[in-house]
Amino acid sequence: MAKANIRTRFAPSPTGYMHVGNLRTALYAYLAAGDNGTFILRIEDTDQGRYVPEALDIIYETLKETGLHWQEGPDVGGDYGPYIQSQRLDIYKKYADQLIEQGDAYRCFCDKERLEASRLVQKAAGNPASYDRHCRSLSAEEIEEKLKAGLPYVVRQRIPDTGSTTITDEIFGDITVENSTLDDQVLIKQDGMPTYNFANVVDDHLMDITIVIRGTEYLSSAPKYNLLYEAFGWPIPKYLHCPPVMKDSSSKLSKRNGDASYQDLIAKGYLSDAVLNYIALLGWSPGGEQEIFSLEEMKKLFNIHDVSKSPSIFDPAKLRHINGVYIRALSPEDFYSAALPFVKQAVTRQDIDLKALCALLQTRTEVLGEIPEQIDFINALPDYDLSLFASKKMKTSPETAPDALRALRPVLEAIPAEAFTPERLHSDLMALVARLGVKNGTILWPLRVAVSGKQFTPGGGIEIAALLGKQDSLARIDTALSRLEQAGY
RNA sequence: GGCCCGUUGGUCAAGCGGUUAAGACUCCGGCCUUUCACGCCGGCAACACGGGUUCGAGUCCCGUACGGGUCACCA
Repeated sequence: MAKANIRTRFAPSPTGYMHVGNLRTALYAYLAAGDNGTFILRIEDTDQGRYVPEALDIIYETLKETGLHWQEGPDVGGDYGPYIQSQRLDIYKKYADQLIEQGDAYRCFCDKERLEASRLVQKAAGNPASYDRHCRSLSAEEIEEKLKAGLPYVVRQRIPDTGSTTITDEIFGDITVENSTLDDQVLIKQDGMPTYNFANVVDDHLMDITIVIRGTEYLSSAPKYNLLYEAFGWPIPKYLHCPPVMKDSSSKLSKRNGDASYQDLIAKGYLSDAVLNYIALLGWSPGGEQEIFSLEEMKKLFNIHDVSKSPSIFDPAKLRHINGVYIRALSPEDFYSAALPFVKQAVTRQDIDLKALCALLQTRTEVLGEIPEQIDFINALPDYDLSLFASKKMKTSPETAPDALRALRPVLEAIPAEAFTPERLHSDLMALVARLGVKNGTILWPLRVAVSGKQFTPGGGIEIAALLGKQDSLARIDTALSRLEQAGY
């Protein structure tokens, strides 16, 4: 197969939770590897300051929950390890030394103050604030001297003074930049850690990555990476730079926004598969009219050239809809177990048939977190407004409601508690409706309001009465009756 | 500001020189119906602008506008 020796990687840095932009990048890398390729997890923990230990677990958990299984990684091993950058320091050192020896990199002893001062000068002159290459021309003696004096230093890449560099991106095509616009970027930091800019090149090469998939924030650095690959004489991998997921037209999905995090979405009652499906579509389309895809289907259909070039805005409404589609597609049993924790937040009574309740809820739920507010009337009858008895369409009003309730009460009363089922209620109440020669709604609307005290409910009066049971239903009807009477109706 | 990139309805998007410019979400009607929801039917709504190239341009080229990315010893 064409995808046989594809190797892709997801290379997060453990600095916080996974927002959906990150997850989408992981998903694309996973999909790009296909069935026969290899998807690798590599941890980029070279920034000591921003390292958050718990973030590692979040990465593992999220990828596991979403089914983005990796074949090589810190925990599962592989032939290209270690897969944690902080464990590869000697490797980076070796290659940095090689670059210095070749003259493609050099030691820079400039301190923060010098750097800042020089940046100000550059800026004042209207130039980009790049390194002024002060240490590029240090003589061997000067270097030796500073080294001997124990001065701290960083290693910088020596960018060619002239010429231009062209990178090829799978979706953006060829991009050429003048070398003169490139910065002599730091490769090895003062603390001995490599920068991302260096480590990603070394690791991607050593790990035989064939397609580098990452965000467009790296697009403008890519020429410098190419120069590095060339300096080493390494083949340049394919690049796929994904445009960002936006919160609105001008700002990226921010980490401050709770909705942006995968875990938050799950906590709110979004289904993992639905989230994955939705974010896949944010910047990728296989072209047809289908938009509900399983991971397996996506894997078969995914083509890196179908990834879009422009940023896309995260639309919570569309996510809701897709989540609703997934919820409705669940088997009743699966919906029951998914919904149960949310149902129990609102229903603590022990006498409610939760299976029946869930059956009512399934087509009425787009996000599981919205279940409690739908069924808050079950535990206790709300203090509702009597105007709820008015419905123009149902031809009922607070005036007509008492008669309806008085008529239906004996019908319910006559049903044995153990036979208080929706079927029995339906047939007996319909018989009443027929006897009275009124519209269904004339009887059923008042019933629904009386037993629920809500304007909208999952299920009608019959279903809710059956759910609450005979005793509670009659009690709620009596409550309605006495309240209506007291109000003078 | 320099460099790079992008621009089809409010949103996600199909389109790859000739189409009545798909589809989905949202919104609005209608049907179904014991409320709501589901389901079904229908509707509103787009090629940023200006020049070229071409018999013909959403599709190709140039410019403008707008938007994004980047310019760290962060990734």
